[in-house]
Amino acid sequence: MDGGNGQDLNQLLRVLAQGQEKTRQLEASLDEPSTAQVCKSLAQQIESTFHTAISMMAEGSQQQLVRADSPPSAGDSPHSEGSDRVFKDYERMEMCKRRKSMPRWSRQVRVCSAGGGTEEPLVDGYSWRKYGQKDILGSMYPRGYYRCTHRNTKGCLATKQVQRSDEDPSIFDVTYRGLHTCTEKRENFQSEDNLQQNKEEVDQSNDDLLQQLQQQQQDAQLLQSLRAELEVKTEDIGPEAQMHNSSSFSFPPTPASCVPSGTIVSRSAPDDSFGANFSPTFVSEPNYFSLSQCQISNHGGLGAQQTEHAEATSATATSMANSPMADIDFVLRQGEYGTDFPFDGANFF
DNA sequence: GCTATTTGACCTGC
DNA sequence: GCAGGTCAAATAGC
Repeated sequence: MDGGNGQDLNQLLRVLAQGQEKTRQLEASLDEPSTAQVCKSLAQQIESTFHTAISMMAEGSQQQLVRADSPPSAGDSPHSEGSDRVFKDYERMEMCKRRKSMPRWSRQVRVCSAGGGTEEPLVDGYSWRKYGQKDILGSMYPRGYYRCTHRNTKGCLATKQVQRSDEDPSIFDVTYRGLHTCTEKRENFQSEDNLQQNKEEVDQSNDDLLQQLQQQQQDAQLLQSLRAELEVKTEDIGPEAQMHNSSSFSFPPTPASCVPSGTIVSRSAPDDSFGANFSPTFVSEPNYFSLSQCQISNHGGLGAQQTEHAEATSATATSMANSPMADIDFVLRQGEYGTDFPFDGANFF
C-alpha cells in the first residue's frame, strides 16, 4: 500500500466529503416542514458514505497485514483429538484481540424507577441478552454484562456493561463495546428533537475526520519532500561516507513531548496541536468518554436515546480501529481525537 | 420445548 | 495472585 496511498487518501477524502455534504443537506432539510422522508433518505446516504469510507480504510489496512497467523482451520486435522479445543482456544484468543480493538464508549443514564437490582435501566433500541453478572471490587452494585441478541444469528459482537452508580443509585453507567453489525435499527427511537442534535454530531465528526486526514496527507507530502531532499543531499557526500551513513542512518527519536499518549482528551481541552504531533507510533490505552448525560425516562424512554444514534454513527466512522492495522481501543468523538488520531503512520503511508 | 436469566467456573491481562 | 470478562450448565418463565 505504499504506492497508492496518496490516491487512496484522495479517494477517501472524496467519500468523506460526500458524507459531509449529505449532512449539510440534512441540516438544510430540517428547516422544511415535512422532512421525514428526505431526512431518512439523507441519513441512509450518510450511513452508506461512512460504510464506504470504512471499507476503504479497512481494506487498505488489511493488505498490510497478511501474516502467517491464520487460524488453525478445522480442516487441518479434522479428526484429530482436541482439534475442537484448539479451535476454541484460537477463537477465544481472537475474541480477546477483537475486544481490545473494539470501540468503546460509556454513558451515564438516569432512571426514575427506584429498583434495587441491576436490571437493564433502559431499552435502547437494541435487544440485549444478559450473559453474566459480576461483583466489582469497590462497587456496591454488581455489573451486568449484556451482548446483542443477534450475536449468534448475525454475528453481531456488540456488548454493553451496566453498572449502578454508588453515589446515585438512580444513575447507571452503561459502557458499550463494539458496533452493531446486525441490521436492527432503532428508528422508533429517533424523534424529531433528536435529529438536529444527531446531525450536528455527525457533521462535527465528519469535519474532524476530514481535517485529520487532510493533515495526515500534508504530513505525508512533507515527509516525502523531506525524504527527496535528503536523497539529493547524500549525493554530495563521498562514497566512503555514504557507505557509512547508509548503514547507520536513522531518524532521530521522536521527542517525548511529541509522542501521543493515546489517551483521548476531552473536547474542551484547548491544546489541540495535532499538526505538530504527527508520529508513526502511538500508545494504546483504553479510552473512554463519558457523556454524563442525564436521561429521564418519563418520556417513553425517548430521551435516553437522544445521542446514541449519532454516537453509533460516530463510532462507526471510527471503526477502522477494528481493522488489524492497529491494536487500539478508542472511540473518536467529535474533536476528541485531537492530538492522537490513531492512524499508524508507518503503516498507513 | 424454546428462550432468557442466573451463577459458578474458567480464562486472560495486569 | 487478583480482578474483570466470558462461558456454559442449570434453572426459570412463557
